[in-house]
Amino acid sequence: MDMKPALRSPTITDVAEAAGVSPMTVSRVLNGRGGAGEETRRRVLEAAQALSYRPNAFAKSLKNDRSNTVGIVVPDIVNPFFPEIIRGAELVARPAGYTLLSCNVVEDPEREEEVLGMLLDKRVDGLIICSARLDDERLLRAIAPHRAVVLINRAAAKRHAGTIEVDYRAGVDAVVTQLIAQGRRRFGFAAGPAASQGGRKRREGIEAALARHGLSLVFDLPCTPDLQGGAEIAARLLPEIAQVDAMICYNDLIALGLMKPLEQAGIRVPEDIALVGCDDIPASDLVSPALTTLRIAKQDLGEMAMRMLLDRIAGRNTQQGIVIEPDPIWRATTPRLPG
Amino acid sequence: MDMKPALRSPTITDVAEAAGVSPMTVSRVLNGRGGAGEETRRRVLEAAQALSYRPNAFAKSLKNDRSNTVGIVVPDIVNPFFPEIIRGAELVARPAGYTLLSCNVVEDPEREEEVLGMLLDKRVDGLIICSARLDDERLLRAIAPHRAVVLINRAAAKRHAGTIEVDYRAGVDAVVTQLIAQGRRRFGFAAGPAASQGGRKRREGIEAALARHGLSLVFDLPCTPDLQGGAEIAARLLPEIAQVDAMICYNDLIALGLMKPLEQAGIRVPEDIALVGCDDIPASDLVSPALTTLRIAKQDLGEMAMRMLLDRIAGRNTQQGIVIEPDPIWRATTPRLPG
DNA sequence: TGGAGTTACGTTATCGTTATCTCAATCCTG
DNA sequence: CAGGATTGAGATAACGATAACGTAACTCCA
Repeated sequence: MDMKPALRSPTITDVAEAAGVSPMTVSRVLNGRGGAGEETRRRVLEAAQALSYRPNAFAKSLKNDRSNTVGIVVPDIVNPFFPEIIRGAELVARPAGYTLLSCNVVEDPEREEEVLGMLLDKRVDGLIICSARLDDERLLRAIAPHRAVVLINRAAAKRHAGTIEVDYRAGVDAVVTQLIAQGRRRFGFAAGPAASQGGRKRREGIEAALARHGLSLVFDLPCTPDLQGGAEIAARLLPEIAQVDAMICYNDLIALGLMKPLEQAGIRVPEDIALVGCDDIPASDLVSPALTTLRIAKQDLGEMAMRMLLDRIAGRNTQQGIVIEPDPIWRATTPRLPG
Repeated sequence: MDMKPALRSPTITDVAEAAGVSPMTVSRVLNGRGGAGEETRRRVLEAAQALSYRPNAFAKSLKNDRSNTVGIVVPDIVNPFFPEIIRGAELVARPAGYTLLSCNVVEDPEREEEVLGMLLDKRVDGLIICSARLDDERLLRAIAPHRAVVLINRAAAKRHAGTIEVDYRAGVDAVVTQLIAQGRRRFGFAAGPAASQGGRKRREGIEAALARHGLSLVFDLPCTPDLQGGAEIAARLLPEIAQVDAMICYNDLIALGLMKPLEQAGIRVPEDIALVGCDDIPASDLVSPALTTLRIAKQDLGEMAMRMLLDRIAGRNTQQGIVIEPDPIWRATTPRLPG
């Protein structure tokens, strides 16, 4: 026999009437501002409970110009790298009273710009952008009107945003150096999206290591940062496969996407080609041979970014930029030296 | 020499003053309501452009009691099953003018309840709940105040919500039947979260198929629906492994988590144990042996759910419930019959 | 006992938008 | 060219919550 819920949800005025006080008093009680008598307080709380009153977030936001919402923009939510970052960010945001609005850009700069505008409309109190794909000028313009911004893996505009960067350069350098020591000489690079700053960092790392040994890249091909990108690289690489004995991939997905086509073409990993990914997504440890990669503490990264963002929202721009080091994880696609 | 952006973002009144008209006229022009002269229209648009005016979503929502935001609640965003659903939902929501607020519950009913309340505060116009973990009563109470709800894989409360279900029962039945035909007799079930309705459906499918052959389950163990859950099942299973020659897993992650421990214990897949997962996440086709699984059109699922939700928001409750069939994908963990 | 200080509320105005009403100017149409 | 229809635009009043201010009643001590 329960009634249909009223079409209109109860407002503070409804509660006030039910409790026989003014809306202002209800507001005071519910926000613990004090200045309300014990008896009144009780009546208000009872009324609010009875009506299952929930303050209207819009009205509140309109009044104080704060949404208690923060955004996070990622290139592709289906890429396993990003959900972990989102989870980390959410883990910090929620206890701090913020709702996280996560937005998917599907690797499209236009979409990124659009999303940044949408977040502005929603008046988020701040936002995190992962691996921005916009060029510097458009990115700057898009973040300028925002109250607080943290960029992950994009060290542009330090004046207007905090930054957290993974030191891919050093990580990749170390891995390539080790591979050279293991006898690899002819390196290819599956470079990922051309617009990625992280991609350029990885390239610098490779080239630095190679240069120290008088070597240079044999292949350097852009591709989408997913399994299919790896498959496409494989297709283009196969005719001239003998030119390469080690592939460094922008991320694990690309590396994993490479493995099956190589195998089907009779090219052995790691005997013919050593393979290195980046990110250490869970799948990389499940395939055979297991994939050597650079591990990034993804959830930590998300947590750090959110903490930095909340600091900036609160006006405490304590740290402008953080650099975190990736960990090389040596697995079967890059065998140890014999002996 | 550009000025610092004003602390306060421009309002419709600012635009009105710049254009020398009333705010109402600006509103009309910007919303294409007509009733504005050509010359006026031009001036307003110019002024809005010049100030890079963006209407305040709060004020708008407060006025028309619509947020143009919909929520989607998932148990765990790190589980690769869900990002694809989210992407599908977003692909439909955005062109329709809706922002998608995706919320992560981390497999915790309390959190789920909390999130549903938060979405109520934010006055979402509707929401999709994936694999709700709340019991019927609490779920019903939590969704009652919402304007429109679609449940994925949870056929409770058809009166208050649209539902989309995967017919796991039939899918699992078909797979188990085939495995029996291939000679497997002793089945174990890694059942996933006890609160999952989908888990019960899978169990029904297994038991139906087994019953037709006078068989019954040897193992039926709950576990978390992730790699670690699989590893734990493996640990508990190992002492008595000989009792089982086929494992059906709640999802691919569990199955994949099982594989390495089994291998390390010298148990061969598929020779000693056939292995079946569910969902067909990308990793399942990358491991060796590749995992047999039930494929679910995850992105389609998300798209369908969002279309259904938008229908319900618009008051068109055309279809109450949809059932979609999973596709068995036969791979190496369940070898074909010899001959 | 009277004025200052305190407590417990209520009133008013405001955030930015827009539905509704109003009004003036312009347009036909017979 | 009178009178009704149409068009362009402004004024007003909400939406729900709350900051700022106002006020009545009470406390307290000289």
